Amino acid sequence: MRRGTMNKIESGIGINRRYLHDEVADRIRELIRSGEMEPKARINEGELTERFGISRTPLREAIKILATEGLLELLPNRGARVASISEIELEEMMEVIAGLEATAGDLACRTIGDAEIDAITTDHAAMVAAWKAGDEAGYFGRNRRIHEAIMAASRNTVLANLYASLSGRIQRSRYSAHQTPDQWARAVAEHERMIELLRARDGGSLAILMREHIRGKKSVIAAHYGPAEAV
Amino acid sequence: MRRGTMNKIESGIGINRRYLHDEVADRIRELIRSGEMEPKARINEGELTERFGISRTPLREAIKILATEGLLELLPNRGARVASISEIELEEMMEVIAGLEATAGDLACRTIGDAEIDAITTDHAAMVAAWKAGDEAGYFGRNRRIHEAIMAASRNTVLANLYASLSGRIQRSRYSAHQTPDQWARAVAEHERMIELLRARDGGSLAILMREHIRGKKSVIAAHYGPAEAV
DNA sequence: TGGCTGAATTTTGAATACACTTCCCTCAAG
DNA sequence: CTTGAGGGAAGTGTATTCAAAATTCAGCCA
Repeated sequence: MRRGTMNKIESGIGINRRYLHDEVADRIRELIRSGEMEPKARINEGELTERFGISRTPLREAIKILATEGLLELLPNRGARVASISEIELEEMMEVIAGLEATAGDLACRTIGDAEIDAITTDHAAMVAAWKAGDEAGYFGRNRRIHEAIMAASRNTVLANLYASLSGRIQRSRYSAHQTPDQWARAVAEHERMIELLRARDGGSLAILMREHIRGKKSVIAAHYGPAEAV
Repeated sequence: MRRGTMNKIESGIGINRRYLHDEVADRIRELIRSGEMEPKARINEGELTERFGISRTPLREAIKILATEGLLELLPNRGARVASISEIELEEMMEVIAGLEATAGDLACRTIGDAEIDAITTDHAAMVAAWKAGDEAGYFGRNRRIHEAIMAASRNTVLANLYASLSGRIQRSRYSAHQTPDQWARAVAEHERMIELLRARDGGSLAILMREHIRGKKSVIAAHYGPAEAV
């Protein structure tokens, strides 16, 4: 198939047609996120070009993008593979994420509106309800919404983009961890304190709390791991 | 010239030969850093391939990498150009950098050795001397060394890489700003307090101080800008 | 049987070719 | 004089081709 001869309508994307390499990068991201491509899995260019119906050029450009993002790693003369995250790297990433969330909390206090805080409060209640109902997916989803709401309230797109990128890389680890009742109680209490500090617009204290809050999650995830296991 | 037929020795890189696209990305980074390619300058692929003696394939891969890093921006069907940083984006980036440095300070207190703190103290003295001697380049260089030493002491490569990437993007702004004597006195005092907190291994307080310290620089840079100017 | 060697095959890295899109210049109509 | 249609020229996006490296595997030898 000669892909280059297709026009916008035939390509099935319509007027909002983006770069082919961007679409390919998205599809590979989704393959990784969904687990269809596991860590350390080698990228076979021939296989993927056939699967996506494209040539190697945009695929290879997508691979470079994903490697820059840290989702793939390049092996000279042997292509690329899905990046695996060592326990050490996971801990490092969690510390950075903790720092980004602390920054978000600090900044959010400058401009967040009462309506946004109310929305977070509602989400928090729903999160607690989901936990009590044993709805783990609902619990994680609400929890993520709360953190993303604070990130959005920081009104800092650079920060939000970095956060999204790092979060995406550890997503499979972060949301596969289970908490003990003690850990859960602490997390809930911290969320409630976060809401208080938001209402008080106390950015400095919120930054400290958020860093500690994420560190609490870090130890949950680390405990969930074997000593030398990689994701 | 058929580049593909050259061997490692002819290419002039020797045994540590990396990807061509990596070398190209480095060279373009250097062109941007040095100011030879100014913000908003369009990338002409033909011109650069001729200049570097390569084909368009690795150049375009390098462009994708640099765009992912934020150094270039892609214009559909019109190639790429050197990214310009709006004043808003610069402030956002400074806040993120402040957060990263705060995180570095916090983490550094866990593992930094006395010898490292001594080295920072020496650099600080040299920085003050450079300032008094009117040696602006020496001043900025020593200042940067101090911050990089704290970053290194964090023992967190993810953090250090993110910091390096963001710093690289704003370098031209950051080190072109001039400080008033008042601002300088404050910066020096903060550096001295930073060293004290390092010696006391007080990560929490150091994190707060570093965030404020970078914010102080932010206002210096912002003041150095015109209202709607872009870098 | 088991491991080594080297030629065929596969796969990757880079160059080239082709197909659009955009840009730019000219020139004529208003 | 302005303006806008149109026709290259230039430039970008994608596909294909070529070359080198890695991998595979049959055949050989101990």
